Amino acid sequence: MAEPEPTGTKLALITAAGELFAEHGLEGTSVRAIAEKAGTNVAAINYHFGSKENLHAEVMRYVMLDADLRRPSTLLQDEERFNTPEGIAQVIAELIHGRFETYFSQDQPSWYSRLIVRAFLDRTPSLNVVVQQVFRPDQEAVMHILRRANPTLSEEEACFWAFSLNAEIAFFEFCKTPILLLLEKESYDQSFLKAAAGHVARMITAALGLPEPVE
Amino acid sequence: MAEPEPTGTKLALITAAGELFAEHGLEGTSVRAIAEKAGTNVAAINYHFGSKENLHAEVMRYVMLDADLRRPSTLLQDEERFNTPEGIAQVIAELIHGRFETYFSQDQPSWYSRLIVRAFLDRTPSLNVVVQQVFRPDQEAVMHILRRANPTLSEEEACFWAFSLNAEIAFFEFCKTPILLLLEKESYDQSFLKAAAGHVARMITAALGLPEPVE
DNA sequence: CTGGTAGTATAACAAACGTTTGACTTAAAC
DNA sequence: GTTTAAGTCAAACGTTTGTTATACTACCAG
Repeated sequence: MAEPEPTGTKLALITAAGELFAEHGLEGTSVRAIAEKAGTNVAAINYHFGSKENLHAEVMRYVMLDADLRRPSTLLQDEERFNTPEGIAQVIAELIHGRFETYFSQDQPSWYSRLIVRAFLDRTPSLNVVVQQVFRPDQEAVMHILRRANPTLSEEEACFWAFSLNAEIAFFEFCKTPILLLLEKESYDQSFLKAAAGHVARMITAALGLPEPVE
Repeated sequence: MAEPEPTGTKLALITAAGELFAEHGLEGTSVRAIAEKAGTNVAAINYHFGSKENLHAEVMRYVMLDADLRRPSTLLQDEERFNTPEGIAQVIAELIHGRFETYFSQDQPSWYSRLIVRAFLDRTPSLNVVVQQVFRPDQEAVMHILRRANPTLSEEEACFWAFSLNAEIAFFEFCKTPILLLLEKESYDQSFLKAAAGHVARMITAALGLPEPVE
């Protein structure tokens, strides 16, 4: 507990394993492939982590901590913007554009989200920790913004609205492969992401009855 | 080609393998586990399908055909409903409620969608066929409805709107595990699904500037 | 009865798997 | 200089993997 940031061989193993786990899953990745990618020996995995499964848990922990650090949480601080519909629309638009940039930026390793989707599918036991410590605070923050946008929303309605907002961003991550196949693209380019974020921001604000946010 | 519906041992192997592939992935499932669940022996897999990978491809084909049969496509037929905003709102609401019922109904085996999400993640080669033959017609049908709702939409905008609509339903499927953990539920119950579909229908129609659909 | 085909079952195959052992290197401690 | 600890490495461990060779059963045709 309270361990320092992993370095050296440990870090090399975590990042190498992370990329392979994200691409091929836990069972689809062999310890020999991990060791080769990390530039070490197979025995190093069991020496540093005890087992392949422990390494996987450590990778999940590492990704969650790192992704959490990148998450901007300064949106709730300037309270005066929440007083006008235009201000709230702007806050929501910035939230959406920010998430698109966070999730699809080049500096966030692209295998992070792929690994998390696999955790959804495989029902990784450590997923509950992630939900309670990362998703729940996020959900409540978004719900708070949405209830400022429309104070008549019930608790349940606000929850569904927060789901809807997250759904619009998650879709482009989870369905990346079929979307690219459908659009006959190689990858998301910058102009496509900007257009997508703009559409989502306009749609959500329109649905909430807010004025259209300026770009 | 043009093979009959699989029966007997073949069908038993396909459904047994389907459930296991959906739950644990291709690499996470052993041929012995499949044979045991199907009530046969290991050799039957290679006898009937040639290899484990061929069986996996056959499972994908089977699921796609079966899921396609269940997909209702009669929404576009009653053209007169498209003439009023109320009519279009109603069509969209029925589309959304219909999808919730299709995806989360008891009679569609719950492992179907899980298998498809895995295909997204693993970039299964056969995915392109699915996209072109199932997703593209669906996308175009939804785009057609949306452009009737708002004729000023450009091609690109209509595409984004169709994404948004699908995103709202896909979210509840793809993020089922974290959603249930967040809400501290065991499974989606009927009243929750009805509430979710109602929210999505109201949100989409509101965003499109249509009148609120009646339940 | 005989021959042939389709399907099932057992047992074995080589290859790959996660893990462990024991020797070797390195470097700080005494 | 010796000791101690941490880390790396090649080789081997016992299992499990997907696949297959072989024998066996059932059924229809001649």
